[in-house]
Amino acid sequence: MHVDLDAFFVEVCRQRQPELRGIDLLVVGGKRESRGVVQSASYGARKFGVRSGMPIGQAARLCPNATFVKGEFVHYREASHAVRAVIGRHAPIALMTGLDEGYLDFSGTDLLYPVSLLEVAEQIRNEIHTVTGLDSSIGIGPNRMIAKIASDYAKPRAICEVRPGWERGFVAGLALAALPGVGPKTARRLADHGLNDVAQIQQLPPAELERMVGADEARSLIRRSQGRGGTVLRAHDLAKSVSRETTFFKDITSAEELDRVLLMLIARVAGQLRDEALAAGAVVLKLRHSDFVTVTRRRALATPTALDHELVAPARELFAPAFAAARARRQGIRLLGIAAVGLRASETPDLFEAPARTRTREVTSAVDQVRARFGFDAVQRGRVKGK
DNA sequence: TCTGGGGTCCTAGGACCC
DNA sequence: TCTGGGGTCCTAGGACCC
Repeated sequence: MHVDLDAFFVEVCRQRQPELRGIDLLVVGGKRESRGVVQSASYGARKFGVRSGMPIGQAARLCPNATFVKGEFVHYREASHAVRAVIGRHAPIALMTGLDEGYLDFSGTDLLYPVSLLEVAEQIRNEIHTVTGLDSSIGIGPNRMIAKIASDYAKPRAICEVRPGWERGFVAGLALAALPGVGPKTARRLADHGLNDVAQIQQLPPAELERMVGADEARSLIRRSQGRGGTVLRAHDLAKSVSRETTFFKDITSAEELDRVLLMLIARVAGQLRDEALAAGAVVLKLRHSDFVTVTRRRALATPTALDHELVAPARELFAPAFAAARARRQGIRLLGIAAVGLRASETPDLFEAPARTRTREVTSAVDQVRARFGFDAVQRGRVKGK
């Protein structure tokens, strides 16, 4: 079963700001003049063609009378946790796979629900509404992909059940772009071969498809076009990466200013690593030039770490030549980002650690404790704060 | 029209090792 | 003098998802 909240970001904002409740044309993602994209639009605004992922400016032109709000991550997280608590009560395995969606695995519950899961789904929808005030749609199917597509099909505020044996027929009516994993680029490439609908793949000889898109792509496309998908639901283990990035209100050309932001981003990333008891095996620097050309530079670390200053040195070594290259192209910097990758569980400290490093770790842990009580901004490096 | 932020997975080439 | 096969790790970019 796949549960998907309807216009999640919009509705959470309405809950938190009652003055938005009477407003039919609502766009969440940022203020009208911001350099961002639409996170979510009310059904009213969608009638004007506003879609998530669309630049805010474009949305403002399509729907000039809309109200634009930014929204608060913590509010989304709270609502999401409430939904998780509800679904967790209804199936042996249940997990959220995003702020606004989750799966429930009912494998092995045939005796409990011999005919259909429709009634449970109804109950879950009601409970979510009672607890959070939010509407949701639910898809039921023999595998994750089908359940996911079914919840999409059900939207808004409905339930769609696809019983075993119906998979192939159910997906036969869909456009290829409706299959998870087929994004805009792939859809265009397939369209270049005259392929637009799932039904076409179902009828095409595999050898011919393979000739068009290659063996790997053909195999996965055929599998999905038959309505087959994963049936296992497993909580994911350790994170693979932790990152922070920011797009500037105006492009930046000053190395000093960028260095300050770099330190601030590293502080955030390192703080989260320590929070989750992780250590980074490598650092990735990301720069986006004014003309949207985006480069990443990566450096492996000799020793995994979650300490700010051990990430700063390699990050700066990556930054210097990358920034020089941007200068050579006469480009300002639009976005700066830092990621910690190659993550592993942080190990217990080395017995023979250099005393200076021990002190740094102790200071860092004191800073973490202050931040836990008074917020992240309660303590900062002079370099970040200073002018 | 002027393009967010947080992630995951895949591909592909090169260095290096046996 | 010209050349294998398998493996791992590193790096860069791209597609995709919410």
